[in-house]
Amino acid sequence: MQIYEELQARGLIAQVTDEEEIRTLINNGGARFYIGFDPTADSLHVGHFMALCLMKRLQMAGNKPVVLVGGGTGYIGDPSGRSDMRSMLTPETIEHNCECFKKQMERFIEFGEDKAIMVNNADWLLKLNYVELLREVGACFSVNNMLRAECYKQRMEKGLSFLEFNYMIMQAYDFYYLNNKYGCNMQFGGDDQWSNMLAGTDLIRRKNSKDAYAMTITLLLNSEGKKMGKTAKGAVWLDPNKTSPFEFYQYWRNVEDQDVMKCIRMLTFISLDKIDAMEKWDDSRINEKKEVLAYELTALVHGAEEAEKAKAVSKSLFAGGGDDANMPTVEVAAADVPEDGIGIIDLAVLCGFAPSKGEARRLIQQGGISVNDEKVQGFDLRFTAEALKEGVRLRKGKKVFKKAILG
RNA sequence: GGGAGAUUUCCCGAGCGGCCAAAGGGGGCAGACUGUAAAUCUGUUGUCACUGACUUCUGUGGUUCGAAUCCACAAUCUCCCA
Repeated sequence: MQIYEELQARGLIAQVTDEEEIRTLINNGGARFYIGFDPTADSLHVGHFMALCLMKRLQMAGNKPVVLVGGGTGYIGDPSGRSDMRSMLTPETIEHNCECFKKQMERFIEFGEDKAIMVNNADWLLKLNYVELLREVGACFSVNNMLRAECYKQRMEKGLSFLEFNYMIMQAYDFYYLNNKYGCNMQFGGDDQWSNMLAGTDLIRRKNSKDAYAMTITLLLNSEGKKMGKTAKGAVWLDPNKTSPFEFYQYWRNVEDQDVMKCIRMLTFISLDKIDAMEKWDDSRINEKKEVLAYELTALVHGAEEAEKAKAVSKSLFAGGGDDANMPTVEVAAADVPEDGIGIIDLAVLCGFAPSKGEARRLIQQGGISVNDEKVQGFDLRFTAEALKEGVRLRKGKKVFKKAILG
């Protein structure tokens, strides 16, 4: 099976500009493609991860990736699919975020001569001269068409600033620039980027009278149609300091039944044959599937060792009982523990179970906190420094564990 | 350039000068039931020294015994006319 067919079978392809052309191009390793990442945060998240995996798959099929970090477009902010304006990032933040992105990506993609290259659009976008740009590129865009673009629809009601309106032009210019400089003939991106990407192929057609192609990746949605990779607290990050391998593992371990196979198909590198076999598994093995998903992804992002750990910890925690060696821990400073011991409320806050004491109190009232597998009944439970030396196993609700230990 | 209106707790959204820490919904968190799933039901959702006190309703001043509610100015946004 060739790469295009595989991508299709995995359900990764959402839209393409020209199916036949693209199929031949990437199946023969003839694509020099780029994917852009805007540095809106200091870590990549699951959405980026999908794009990186796609890059990797295409790279393995002999195509050449160009990673574009949006150091320039980050100054503008993509309005696509957003109901309100992005907050403006300072140049320092943008730069910092770009650096973080680079480091993380190096784990997934091989960079170097004749392999993948990384570019930053700040290098050319920030130097642009306004009037020149208007003459050179602006003439090629029809405002009428732009206004019709789906990605602006939402914003037509609520207001769209001229700054953001220009995002599309910047992205189109990127593609045009890369086409000239590196012979980049294809762009990939999330499905919400479709209009922006088309603007790029259009521009290349007009300026260079060449064909360029665009393909979008299906957005990872759960059965309710919401974007996956988000929790109430925010995104699921790839940076272990922002989302620990254990939390990462747990996120995937907890996906809804209906979404497991879709995630395995789209996100892992497990062969399609195996996936098809898994699909036939009995329903009673649903939890086994989830474990596979969680393990595979954690291994991809954090390495096999971390994945093993996360798996072991989860197993022991949920199967009940003993092994807490790898449980996420919180160090309690000796200074925080008074003579007669630290109270359970303070300890709960310290563990991050609750942001305030009031909430910790409420949790305990409602029976949401356990210590060493026993439900906490009152507020007067205290732990002395002595007791904390051993480590105390705390649990909030069903699946949030922390071991508190004197640090 | 001129005019009208909006700004409420995580989000949407109600809110009479005192009975407003502020209705209702969504979301979150917890409990029950389960499979670390979904659905359902229940409780809860500003902070703290928690039967009480304290700080909130874009910001700053003012009127008043008392202001989320009235006034002035500022900021931001929306809409209408040019």
